[in-house]
Amino acid sequence: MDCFLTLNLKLLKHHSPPFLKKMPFTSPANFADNSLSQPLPSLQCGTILQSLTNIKSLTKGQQLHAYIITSGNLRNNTYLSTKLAALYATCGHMTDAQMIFNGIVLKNSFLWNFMIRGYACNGFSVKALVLYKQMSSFGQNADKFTYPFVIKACGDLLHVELGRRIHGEVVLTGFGSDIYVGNSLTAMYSKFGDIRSARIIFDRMPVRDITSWNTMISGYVKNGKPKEALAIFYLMKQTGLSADGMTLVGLLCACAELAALKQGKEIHGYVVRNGNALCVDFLMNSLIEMYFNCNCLVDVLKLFEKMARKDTVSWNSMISGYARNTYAFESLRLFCRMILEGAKPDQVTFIAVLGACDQITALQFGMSVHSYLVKKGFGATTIVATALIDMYAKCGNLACAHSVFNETPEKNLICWSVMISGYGIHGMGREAVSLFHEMIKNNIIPDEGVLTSVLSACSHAGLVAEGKEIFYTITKDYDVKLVLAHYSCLVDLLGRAGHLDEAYKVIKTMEINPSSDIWAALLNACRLHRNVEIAEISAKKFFDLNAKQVGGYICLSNIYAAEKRWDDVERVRMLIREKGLIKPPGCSFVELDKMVHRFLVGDKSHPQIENIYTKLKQLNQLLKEVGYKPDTSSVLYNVDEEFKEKMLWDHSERLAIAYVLINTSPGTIIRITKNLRVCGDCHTVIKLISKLMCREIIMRDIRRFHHFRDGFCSCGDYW
DNA sequence: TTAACCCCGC
Repeated sequence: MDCFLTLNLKLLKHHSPPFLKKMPFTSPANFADNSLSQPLPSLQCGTILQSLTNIKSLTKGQQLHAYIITSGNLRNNTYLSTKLAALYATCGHMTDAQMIFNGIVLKNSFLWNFMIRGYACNGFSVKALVLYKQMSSFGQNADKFTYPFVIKACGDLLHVELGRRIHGEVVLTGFGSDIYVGNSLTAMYSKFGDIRSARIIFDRMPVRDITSWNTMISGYVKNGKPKEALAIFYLMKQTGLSADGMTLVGLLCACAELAALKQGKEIHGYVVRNGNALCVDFLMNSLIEMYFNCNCLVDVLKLFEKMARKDTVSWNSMISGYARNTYAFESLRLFCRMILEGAKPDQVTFIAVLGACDQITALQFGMSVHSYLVKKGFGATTIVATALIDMYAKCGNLACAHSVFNETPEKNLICWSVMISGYGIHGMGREAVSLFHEMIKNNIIPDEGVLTSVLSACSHAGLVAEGKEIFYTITKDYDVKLVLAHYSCLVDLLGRAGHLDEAYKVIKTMEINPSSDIWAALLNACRLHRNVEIAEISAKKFFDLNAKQVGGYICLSNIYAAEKRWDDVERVRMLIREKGLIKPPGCSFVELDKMVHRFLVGDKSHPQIENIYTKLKQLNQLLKEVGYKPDTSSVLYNVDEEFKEKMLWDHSERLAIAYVLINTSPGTIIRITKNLRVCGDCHTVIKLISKLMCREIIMRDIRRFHHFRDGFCSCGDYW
C-alpha cells in the first residue's frame, strides 16, 4: 500500500494532461485520501496502467502490479491482466509480459498486438513472427494494428520471402490502403535494399503523411542514393508539408554522404531558428556526423561545446568521429572528459575508443579501458570482446588478444577473423592457418574478409604452399567470390618469396582488372629482390591507376637508389614535385607512463633531446664495435657516405628507442609505432640493439609487427 | 495501441 502511494502524484504533475483528464478524481490530494480510505477499483487501476504504458513507466507499473496482487484484484481479471501484459510488453520486459500473457485464457486482439509489438520493437523479431502465427491459429485475425509490427519484424530479419507473402496478405485483406501499413511496407522494402519496390508502395499510397516522406528519404540514404533523398524532399515541400526532426535527420545523412557542407549548414541554420519545434537531441548528433563527414572539425567542436544536453550518443559521435578522421589523440582525450563529466559510456563508446587505441598503439590506455570494462561489469559481449582482441593484437600484445579470444564464448565470424589477422600481422602464419581450419571445423562459413586475413598471414610468414592452396580452394570449396584483395595477397605472397615472374603472371591472367594495390605489391617485391625491370613495368601501371599516392614513387626511388642510379632517383623526385605530392615525414610513437610521445624524423623538439642524441652516439659506437656497417641504400640523396650515415641516425624510430632506453629499467619491453615502413638499416640496427641492450623490441610499421629479440626479427628479414 | 530514430567490430 505504502509503496503504491509513493507512485504518488508527482507523476500527475509531470506528465501529460490527458492522463489527468482521464482520472476520475478532481485533485491529487483527493486521490491520496481516496486510496487510503478504500481500495482502488480495478477499472481505475486499468486506467492508471494505461497511462503508465503511455509514458513507459516500468517502475511505477511494477509497484502498481504488486498492489493489484495484494489487493486481490487480479484474480480472474482478464481486463487487468491484459493491461499489465501490455505495460510490460511496451517497456520491453518480455519475460514478464509473456508470463501474464500465458495465464490469460480469453486473448483479444489488443493483447496479441501489444505482445507482437513488444517483441518486434525490442529486437525479438523471430518471436514476433512466431506469435503472429499463433495468433491466426487461435482464430484471431490480424488487423491494421498487427501488420505494421509483423512487417517491421520481416524487415529487421531481412526475411524477403515472408515479407513479400505478408505484403500479399495485406493486399488481400484490404489493409494495404492503411497509412501505417503502407509506411511499414515502404520501410521494409528499403531495408531489403529494394528501394524501387519501396518507391512503388509509396507512390501508390492513397494518403501520405510526414512519416511516409521521411521513410522514403531515409530509405534512399540507406540505399546509397543521397541525391534521390534530396530530390524527394523537394517534392515533399511542394505538397506544402514542412520538415520535422526526422526529415532533417535523413537530409543531414544525405548531406554527410555527399559531403554537401553548404546544404548541411543551411539545415543547421534551420534547426537553430526552429529549435523548439524540433526534436533537438537527435538532430544535434546528426549535425555532428555531417560536420565530421565534411571534415569541418572546428565547426563540430564549436557545436558540441555549445550543446546544453550531451547524451551518450553525442559523446560517441564525437569520439568515433575524431577516430575516423585519424585524430585518435583527440578521441581518447574526449573519452577521458566524458568519464570525468559523469556521462555514461556504452558499448558503442568502447568500440570507438578501442579503435582509437589501436590507431596509435596506446596499449596501456587500451588496457585501462579493459579493466574499466571489467570493473563496471560490462558483460563482455562478442562485439566488445572483438574490439578488445583487435586492440590487443594491433597494439602488439598478442598474448592478451588470445586470452580474450579464448574467454569469448560465442565467437562469430568477425571474432575469428580478427584473431586470425592478429596472428598474421605478427608474422605467425602457421597459427593463423591452423586457427582458420579450426574456425571451419566450428562450422563458421568463411567470407571474403577472413580469407583475405589468412592469405595475408601466409604472405607475411612466407608460407607459399599453404597460401596458394587456400587461394585455389576459395572458389571451389566456399561460395566466396575472388576479390582484388585476394589477388593482392597472392601477388604479395609470391613476390616476397622471390617468385616475381609467377606473381607477374598472376596479374596478367586475373579475371578482374588489377588495381593499383596489386601493382604496388609487385613493386614492393621488386624492391626486396632488386628487380629493376619488372619494377619499372609495375611502377608505370601503378602510376596510371593511382597517380596521387606518393608511396609508389618512393618505392621506385628506393629501387634506383639501391642501384646507385642517381639520375633516375632525381627524375622520380621531379615527378613527385610536379604532381604536388608530399612525402609524409617519418614519425614514431612510444607510450610511456600512459603518455604517448611522438618523434618526427630529425626531431629536436623533445625536452630530453640532448640525452637522446648522446645515447644514440653511444649506441652507434657499440654497434660498430660488433661489426655493424651502415647500409645507406635507403637514403635517397646523392651525398657523401658520412652525411648519409648521419641522416640514418635521425630516423624517428631510433630517437624513440633511445628515449625509451633512457627512461625505463633494464628488461622492459620497448614498443614503437611508425607511420611508414621501417628502412633496411633501421631493421639491422634494431636487431643489434635488441641483442646488445638485452631488450625485446616490438615495432609496428605501416603494415605489420616486427618482434626483435636477441639479434633476430620475427619477420625473417622480409620487411 | 498504430509507422519513421543519431553513435558500432574484418
